[in-house]
Amino acid sequence: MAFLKNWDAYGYQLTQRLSEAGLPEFDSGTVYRTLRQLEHTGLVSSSWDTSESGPARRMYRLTAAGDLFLTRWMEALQHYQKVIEKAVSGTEVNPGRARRRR
Amino acid sequence: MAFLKNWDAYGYQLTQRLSEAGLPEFDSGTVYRTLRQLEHTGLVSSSWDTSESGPARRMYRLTAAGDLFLTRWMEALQHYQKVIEKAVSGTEVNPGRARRRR
DNA sequence: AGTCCTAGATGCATACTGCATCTAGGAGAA
DNA sequence: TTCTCCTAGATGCAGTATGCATCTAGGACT
Repeated sequence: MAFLKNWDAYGYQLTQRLSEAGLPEFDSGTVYRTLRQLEHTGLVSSSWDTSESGPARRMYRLTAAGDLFLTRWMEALQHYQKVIEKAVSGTEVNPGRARRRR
Repeated sequence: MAFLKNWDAYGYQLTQRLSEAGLPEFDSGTVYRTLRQLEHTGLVSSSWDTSESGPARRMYRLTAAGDLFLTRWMEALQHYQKVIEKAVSGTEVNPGRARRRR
C-alpha cells in the first residue's frame, strides 16, 4: 500500500517497483490477490485503463480509508520497532523470576 | 526472538511478555510451535527446567546463530522501514508512465 | 474433592504463499 | 504472415501458517 500512496499504479507495475526497491521479491500472484482483497475491503479502488496499447490494465488507487489505514499501520510499525529495540537492548537478565507463590 | 536476546525464557513467559509489551496478542499455540521450529533450525536451544515447583518448563536461550540472525533481521527491518517511508513520502506522481514502446 | 493457575502441546478448519500455468493484446523479427 | 517475446492479469494446487479450542499435568488454595 505504501507504494500506492502518491502513485496510482497497476499490479504489474507494483511488482516491479517492489523488486526494484529491493524488497524481498513479492510474488506477482500474491500482489494481484492482495490488491483484489484490499479492494474488497475498501482500502483501494480500481478502474480499467484501456487508454494505452497492450492488454487492459487495472489501475489501483488508495481510497481515503486506505490512506488512513496506511498511516495507522506505519505508526504501529514504528511502535513495534521501538518495542523490539527496547526488548533487545534491555539489560535486565531474567527479571522477576521466582515470584510464583501466591 | 528479540524477547530472548538478554533474557532466557520459557514459552508461557514469552506470551506474557509479548502481550504486556503491547504487541498484537500472540497466540500461545503459535508461540510454542514457533519456538520448536526455531530450535529445529538451530536459532534457539532449550533445556528442561524442573528446579521450581509446578509443571516442568522448557527454557529457551538464543544460540550464537540466533543472535546473529536477530541482528541481521533487525537491520533488514530498518531497511524495509526506510524503503516504505521513502515510498510514502515520494512526491513523484506516476513517474515514468508511457515508456512502453521498444 | 473441587477449583484455579501455570505450562506446554496438538487437532482442525481456515488463510496465505510460492510456483506453475493459462488467457490475451500487441510489438518486432524472419 | 507466422513465430516469438513482452506486458498484464488471473487462478489451481500443494505446502505452510494461523487462530481457536481442547487436552494433559503439576501444584496451590479452599
